[in-house]
Amino acid sequence: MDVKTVCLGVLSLGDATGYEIKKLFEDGPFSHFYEAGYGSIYPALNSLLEKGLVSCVAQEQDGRPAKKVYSLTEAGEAALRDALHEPPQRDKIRSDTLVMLFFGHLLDPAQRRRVYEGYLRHFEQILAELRARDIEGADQQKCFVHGFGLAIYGAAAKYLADNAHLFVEKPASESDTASELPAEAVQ
Amino acid sequence: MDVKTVCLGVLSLGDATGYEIKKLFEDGPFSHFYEAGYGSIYPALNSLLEKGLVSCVAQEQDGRPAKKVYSLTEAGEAALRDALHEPPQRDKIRSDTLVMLFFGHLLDPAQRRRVYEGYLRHFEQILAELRARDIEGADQQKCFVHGFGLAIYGAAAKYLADNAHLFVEKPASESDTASELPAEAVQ
DNA sequence: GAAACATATATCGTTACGATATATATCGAT
DNA sequence: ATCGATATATATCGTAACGATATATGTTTC
Repeated sequence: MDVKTVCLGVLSLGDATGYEIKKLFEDGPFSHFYEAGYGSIYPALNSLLEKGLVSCVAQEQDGRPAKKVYSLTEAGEAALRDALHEPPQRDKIRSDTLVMLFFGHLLDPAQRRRVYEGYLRHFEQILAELRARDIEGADQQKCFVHGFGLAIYGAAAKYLADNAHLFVEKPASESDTASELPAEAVQ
Repeated sequence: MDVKTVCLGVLSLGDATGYEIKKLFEDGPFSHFYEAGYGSIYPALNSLLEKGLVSCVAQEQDGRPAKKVYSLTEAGEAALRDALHEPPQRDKIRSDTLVMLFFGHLLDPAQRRRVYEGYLRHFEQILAELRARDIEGADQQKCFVHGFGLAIYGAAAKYLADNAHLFVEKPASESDTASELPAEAVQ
């Protein structure tokens, strides 16, 4: 599923400009499992326009560049439906932070702790955003996906919080020989 | 953190060929949070070789093409250390499946169920692999990362299993009006 | 004996990313 | 009152990465 297809999906929820689509990827209901920048979105919209899968109406504005409001065409909706009936590709995950922590023996303790704390804050912030999100009127599927986000990011934040002792050095306690291992993950 | 840097990281654990690095990304301790294919790895290794961050020794073999065993140079280790001391980029996650389920109202129930079941199996398989993984002798950081994988994928599998009722239609029960919402995520 | 899987490298076309350019309006702070 | 930051809005360019494919042979499995 490429950026083009996801743009079709977004437009199936209502007309939008490239700028608005970007904001949806930042704040909207996709933000925790799909992202794309302008460098992907604008070329995608142009390509979809060429293929007749979306239409575009320019709205003049004073001062700012004209808004280009894109709408899904019938062909576009058909293409979206087709794409959604193909077997999904596997999730792609790329975590710089986990790579860094994995090679933590090459880091000095201060940097290790900084990375750890940033990661925890990151998840806590996402969780706060998800919890604040309004899902009134969303259908079952959208609630399901929202709940999935809560479950995953909640688990991540919990695991990190439970293992803080691995990164925050204690103030020189007496018996410190026992090698400390991560708290258990999931029952 | 680009593929080049992660290749340096892998080589810091021991010499390896491009093929072996690919296998590590598939099965190894990174597999659940970083992946790369040949199309990324071989160019990365060539680039690292040009920069003198890795060295390469070709081992002739009968039948197969010569093995090219790469090793980290001193400059490479320094470069790795430097890279690990830069602030990590945010995690990148791209889930086709969640996009599909989000637009579930455009799917017929059979496809929706197929996608759901495939996703659950996917997580259960990853979990099984993680649990089977040998972490004897791994340091604290590596155990931490392993535990993180268990926590996340465990939470995902649990959430999916808990919400099976949203995708597996019941055999025409009597009172079916109450709109079923996802089971709670995390306390 | 054929099909499938494993070993091993490599490239090519397409996608996507990240940074940057361009303009203006608005909002908050000193 | 102005200065910097944030928001609105589009667009492109160089680089990085992906996915598929090519090549060639050995080793299992049916």
